[in-house]
Amino acid sequence: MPNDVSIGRAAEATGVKVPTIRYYESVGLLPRPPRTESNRRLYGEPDLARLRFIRHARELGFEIEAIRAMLDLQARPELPCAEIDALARRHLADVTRRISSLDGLKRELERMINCCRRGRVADCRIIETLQHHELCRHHRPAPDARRRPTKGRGQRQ
Amino acid sequence: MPNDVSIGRAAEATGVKVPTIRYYESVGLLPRPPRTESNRRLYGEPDLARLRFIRHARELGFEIEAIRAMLDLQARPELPCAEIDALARRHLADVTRRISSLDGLKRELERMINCCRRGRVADCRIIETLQHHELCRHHRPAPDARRRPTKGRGQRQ
DNA sequence: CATACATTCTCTAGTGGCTAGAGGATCAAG
DNA sequence: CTTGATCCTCTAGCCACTAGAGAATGTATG
Repeated sequence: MPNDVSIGRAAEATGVKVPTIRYYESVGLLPRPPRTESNRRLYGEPDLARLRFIRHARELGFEIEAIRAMLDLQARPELPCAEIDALARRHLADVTRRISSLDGLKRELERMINCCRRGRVADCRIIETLQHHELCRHHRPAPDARRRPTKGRGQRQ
Repeated sequence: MPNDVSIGRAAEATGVKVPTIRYYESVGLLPRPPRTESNRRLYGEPDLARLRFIRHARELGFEIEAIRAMLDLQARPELPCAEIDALARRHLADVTRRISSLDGLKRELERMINCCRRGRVADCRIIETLQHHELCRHHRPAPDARRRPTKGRGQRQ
């Protein structure tokens, strides 16, 4: 395996798509690599390792900023890893919250589907269920309370 | 309760934020309401019901386009509801997939955290785990296969 | 060597589902 | 009459990419 590879080979080797590699460079997650005399990027093994790290962390749902923090910490191996540990724990808590939320959702969807008599739209219980919030598991909103904290967005899986 | 309410009252009554109501109007999910002579929107009970429907469906993770489809179907109550049923079933399958994916992720995060000896970064197993893909549950990529279907993004919960 | 096709470059714009802010008009209460 | 809340439109920003244009190189084949 060659020491310096093109962006296409790097994409192949790491599973990160070519435009995404360039995107990571543009947001400073990946250092600007040296170029050939015809201006093409050349990546070495450390870059590939960094890309694999980023990809894996993204697959695990870590945000770009969290990955940036981990990469910064990684560059200072003499520091204690409490921060990374805390990051992972926060993320785990978030994942757990999302799972339980999805579980409730799944149950409600199943109930909706079971209620559907496969008749006409006029009798469809799914639509009815979606119209009347009080039929479902969500707690009723207090008259002045603001629900939907609008947090925890933008992550996949 | 008044028959025609301002956008702020509508937001209060439905739990959909004011800018979000305007956004829904801009993308055609909500019809353009009549206005006062000073150009302010006036919503009636059917609009509020529609907004509650949209909000609930969004909370359940349905995409805007799916909601649009349901609202269109809702307007033709003589049609069979097979489409809505299929929509809900597809969505349920998606939710189930996301849950199992998150479950795997949760297990890996727990393992990572358990491996962290809370020592120095140099010895942090979390970073190590994230660097070496072969340590984790994901199947190894075939040399020419494209993983990460990049589908199922953009939904909350 | 010529040609064809693949890869790469930079740049801009689009995605979804909102959210934030500017700058101005209007309303309700004291 | 003044203050502050609410409303209007419009534009831009968010995240993490993805898609496409248009041009320049690289590689494989005849």
